[in-house]
Amino acid sequence: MAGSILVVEDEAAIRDLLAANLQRAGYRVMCAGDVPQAEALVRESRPDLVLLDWVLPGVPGLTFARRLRGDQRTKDISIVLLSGRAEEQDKVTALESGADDYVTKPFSARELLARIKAVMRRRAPQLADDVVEISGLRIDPAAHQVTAGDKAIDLWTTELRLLHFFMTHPGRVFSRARLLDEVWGEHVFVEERTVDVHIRRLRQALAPTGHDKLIETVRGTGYRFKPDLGAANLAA
Amino acid sequence: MAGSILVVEDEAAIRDLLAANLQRAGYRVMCAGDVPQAEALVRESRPDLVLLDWVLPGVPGLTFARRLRGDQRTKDISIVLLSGRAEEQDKVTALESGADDYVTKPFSARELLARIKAVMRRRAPQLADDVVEISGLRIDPAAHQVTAGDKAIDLWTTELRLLHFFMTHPGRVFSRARLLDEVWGEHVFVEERTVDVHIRRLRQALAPTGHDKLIETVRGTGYRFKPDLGAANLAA
DNA sequence: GGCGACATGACGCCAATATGACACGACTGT
DNA sequence: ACAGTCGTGTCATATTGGCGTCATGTCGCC
Repeated sequence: MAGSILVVEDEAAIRDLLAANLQRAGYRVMCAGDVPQAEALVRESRPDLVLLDWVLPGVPGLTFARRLRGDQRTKDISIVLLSGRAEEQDKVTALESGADDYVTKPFSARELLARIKAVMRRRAPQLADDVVEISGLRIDPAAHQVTAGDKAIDLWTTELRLLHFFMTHPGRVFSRARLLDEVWGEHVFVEERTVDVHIRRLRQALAPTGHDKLIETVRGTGYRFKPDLGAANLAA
Repeated sequence: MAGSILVVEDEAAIRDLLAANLQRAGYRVMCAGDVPQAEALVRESRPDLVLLDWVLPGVPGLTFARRLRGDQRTKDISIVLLSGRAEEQDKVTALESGADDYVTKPFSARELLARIKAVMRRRAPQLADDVVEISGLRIDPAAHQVTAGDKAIDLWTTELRLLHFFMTHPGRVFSRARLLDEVWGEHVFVEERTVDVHIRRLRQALAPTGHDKLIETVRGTGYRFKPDLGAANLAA
């Protein structure tokens, strides 16, 4: 979920330390001690980001970085360089050779994590932020905003995600279990009845404009969002 | 505050002249003599605009322009092409390859500055020096001044930039991370919680006139600046 | 009419946010 | 150079509000 990271570092002690920290932060971590090993892992499992030591036995980190950038199949992998040298020139060289960021030793675990997180966020494609509108109900995920007709509607994040899921899958019936997977996430443990409560809160928020009618209860199965049937007489 | 510009020009004399002019106009200026150098600087410090000579040693300016447009991370950078040729065909090619504007030598400093300002305003509203006013709150970036109603408000630079960013992107929710990228810069390392503190300081400064209400916190997501509700009505 | 499923209202926990205080570095003026 | 000030980032603590749960009320179906 959080992404996978390949750590390329020849000193086993540092490598393990980095791996432990990254794992604790929720990343899937792979390790390599030199460039050939790293290249094998890159081909094999396509990490999202490579954390690369400047100094490596044999092929230097920079060369590896350029090679990653040069290959069509790997050019989208983020690269963060680690270096013991603090000289500014190195930083420029690093960024020039295609690294996304550059961290100078010594660094705190927190700093490293923050930079990695930032790099990953920048690379991540925009997640379906498109505005959806059905029967006069408009949801703008980017702005975190819902409007019914001209009226703005306040929603908490859970209700907003629920509504968004419904509006992007109109007409279909979803079980509570399925909704929990889709809206809450796959690994969370929540009572199924909780869905009821959020459906109610969502309906309450939509009630002033009558849009609560769009959420239908399908007894014995779950809930459904009414597809657009012509938005004629909702204001009444 | 006015924005940063990367000048890519091989002739040192012209480069220095341009840099001097732009600096005097209040921009932060970086210089590069060729494309590799330029690419390094782009990655490192993400200029808002690239002023690009058509003719460069090695890789031509147009190729660089296309490359900038192709990369997800740099496609939002504005590009202004400089050319000695006056032919109309060139202009078309330039604009087709993704340039935002095209200036033919010889040009006056005033013309160049005007075009740059226009381009920046189009692509990145928060970088222009234009006065923004929302719900009685006025910010004048050029004068570094904020007024609420007719009352002047003192702000430190960080809070002012934060407010300016908000006011040029009203209605949208921004995560702390995104705000750090936009207001602080991409490669700075600051705690995310620091954003809270600056939000608080900003709110404190705006509180006397009640304008602190315009900054909404969206729990679990970030902050949002309330858009001007002038057009919205309650016809339901 | 009885049973099972859904709706509703109230409540408490705890993570996320707000706040206050402090530390540090960059300027400024002497 | 030096002390003092100002702006800024960080930490510790207080506070809040969203969300999950439960108990109870209501409805629909056989």
